[in-house]
Amino acid sequence: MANQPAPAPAHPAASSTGPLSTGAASTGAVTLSDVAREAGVSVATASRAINGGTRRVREDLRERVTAAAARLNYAVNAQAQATARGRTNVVGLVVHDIADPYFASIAAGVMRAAERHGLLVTVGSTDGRPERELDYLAALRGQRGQAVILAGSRVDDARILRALAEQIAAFEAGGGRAVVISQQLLPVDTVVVENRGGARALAAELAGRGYSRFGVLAGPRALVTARDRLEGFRDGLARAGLRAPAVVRGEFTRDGGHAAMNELLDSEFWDADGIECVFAVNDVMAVGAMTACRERGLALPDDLALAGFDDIATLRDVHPALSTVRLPLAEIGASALDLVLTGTAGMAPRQRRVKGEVVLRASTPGRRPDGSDRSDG
Amino acid sequence: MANQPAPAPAHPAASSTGPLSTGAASTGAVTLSDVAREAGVSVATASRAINGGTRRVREDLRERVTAAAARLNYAVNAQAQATARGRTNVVGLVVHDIADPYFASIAAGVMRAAERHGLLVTVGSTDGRPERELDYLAALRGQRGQAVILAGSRVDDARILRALAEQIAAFEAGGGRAVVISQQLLPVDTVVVENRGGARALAAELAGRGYSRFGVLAGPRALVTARDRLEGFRDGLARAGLRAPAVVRGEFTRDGGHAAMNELLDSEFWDADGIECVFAVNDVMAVGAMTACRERGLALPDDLALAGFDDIATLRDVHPALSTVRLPLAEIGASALDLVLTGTAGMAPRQRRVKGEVVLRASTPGRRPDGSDRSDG
DNA sequence: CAGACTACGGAAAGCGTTTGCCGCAATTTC
DNA sequence: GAAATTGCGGCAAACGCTTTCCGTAGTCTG
Repeated sequence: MANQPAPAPAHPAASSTGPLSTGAASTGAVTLSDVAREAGVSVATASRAINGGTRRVREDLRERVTAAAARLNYAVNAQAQATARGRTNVVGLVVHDIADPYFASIAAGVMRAAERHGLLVTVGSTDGRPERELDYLAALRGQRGQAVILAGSRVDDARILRALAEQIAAFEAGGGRAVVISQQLLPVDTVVVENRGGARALAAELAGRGYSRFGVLAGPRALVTARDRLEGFRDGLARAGLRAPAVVRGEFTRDGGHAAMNELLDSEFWDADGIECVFAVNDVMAVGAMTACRERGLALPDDLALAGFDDIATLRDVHPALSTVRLPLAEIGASALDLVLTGTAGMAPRQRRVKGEVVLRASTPGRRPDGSDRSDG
Repeated sequence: MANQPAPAPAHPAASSTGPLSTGAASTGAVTLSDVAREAGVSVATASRAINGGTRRVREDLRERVTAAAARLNYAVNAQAQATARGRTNVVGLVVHDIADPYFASIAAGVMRAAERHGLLVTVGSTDGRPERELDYLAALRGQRGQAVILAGSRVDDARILRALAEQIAAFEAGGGRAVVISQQLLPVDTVVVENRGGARALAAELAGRGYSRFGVLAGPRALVTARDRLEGFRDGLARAGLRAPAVVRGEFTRDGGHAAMNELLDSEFWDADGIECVFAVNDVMAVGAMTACRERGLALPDDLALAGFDDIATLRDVHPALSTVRLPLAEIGASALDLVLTGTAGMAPRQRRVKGEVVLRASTPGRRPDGSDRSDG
């Protein structure tokens, strides 16, 4: 199989022994020139044969090369490829917490779409801290990722938004694209979730089921998603001619919901207002709240009705079945990636709107004054 | 600030105008030589000033460089850095399904540890298909990742294991390290989960609570984790002098548990054996089974006791509280990363054993013949 | 005060690819 | 049958960085 004599050292600058001796064969990794040598062709031909891209290679040579590559178990060095090409096959995904079912489902959707495109997904968990979001963005900028998906809700803080916009601009200057999931607060492609509309519709439906006194377990003031849902819900109640809800705030997490529910139960509202139904601004808070109720001996839905938002996978197995606003989470993730990949540098920011669908379940049974049906409609 | 004359084209081969014109300033990305020029130093000095690593740079120059870098908003090109250095700051994580709370928690642990080490995590979801595991491994090999963590349970299939061993060997030949979470079936670092022992202990505890007729919702035959748990449980029952359990198989997922529970309820065992307690080999199956029971009007734990395995986060909010074998999932993830990072090429495979802790809750109340306490002990 | 160090900036090779251009041979065209 | 065209292999520059080696200036030792 010695197809070719060893190529003479024709490199003009390599006539003398180079001053470097960075252990030429130190890492056992097989390189493209190993493959080329094995196949008896130049690296250029080997590259073209394997990559296919730019130009055709005669069939027999192509086969020789692929055979050699297989024999040596060659894997292209993606880093070197990236330096040469100036772009990678990596996309970044930044979430608040990958262990939160909301983000886990979005991530699953992103990954499924990424797989279709032959992309690798690098995930960062920020724990909701905006400065870590910036760090990840910088790191992904270093990676020269094709795209980055910011999946966490934005925080309404001008300073942070400005810093974020700067980082994103830098990222895009480097040839990447960014997409944000949640709300359009930055001049980039955005998958806009209709939080306000969803919450408003939920309020309307709950009002339709006969509830009139509401509590809300709201999230942090600064979190735009949480705020939009609260405001939408308030608006829906107002339109139905109902009194404003009692609002208690907590973290945007399971524990936050648990704590907020306890706080509500301990508050003056609880005694004074005769709250019949509680809306937790997301599902993880809602399930935390359910447990809080249970711990306090409050039976759902008889003593209190409860609704959430998102329709996370967990809900399939909680009892009573929780009313919520369904968001197609995996689809949102996939959609975000598709959106960002179809964009080209310099293109004007686009939007993709996602509507939530109100799903009433057993946790908010009908409550007609005539005392009829209490079961899930 | 024109500190330095434009460097003469001293490159031996670059005497004539290069034939390439790959848009030198096409991508707006700032490079190190931009920074060097801005700071009026050589790229070597700029590199040393920013990276810090190899050698010291005089303080005033260092400051000039970092200031220039900040001014230009420079982000190092990690790809180029990787090609030059021969290693990256990326680790790979391969899971079955990132939306499964078990894997999500492990991933969270891995990410937390990765953050501490300044590493980026690339996640792949295989949907349990071993061939996709191989694909990801190949892709990560191309990325020249420092390490790869295989978090899914192994499948007991010699052909697949051999292929996996080959890929891992290639990965390690390229300078990376691999670690497997679950069982030691491959000659690599492994975080071994004591599935058998945990299930055995669970069986003993349940026997101690007075149950004598058991069913098991087992996973796929080939999945080693599922098999070990089944065998451990069987063993535990045998040691307690109890009859072997009725076994129904299902997928290792929530839906698999749901389906398997239905199958059990429809089977001859159910009518003939008088099953008092069911063990689902993992928690997601168990919660699926809970819902199946509820749908069929079976009350837990009065009509049937149920236990799972893993102690996923979801369990905090299911009712009745599910007995299980607790695994420190996030810790396992972090531990896997630490293990693989402390390894050096060529080092003999090491093991880290993780024990499960039996946690009995309300889903398996005491069942003494004397009819006493039924509540959680 | 000469000689030996030490400190540190800069030049340039090299990392493993991709890809523009050159040139050779085979084919087509008139 | 000469000229033009096409197909395709190979050379070598380039990607943006790291790191070795070299050389100069400053510092220390005897």
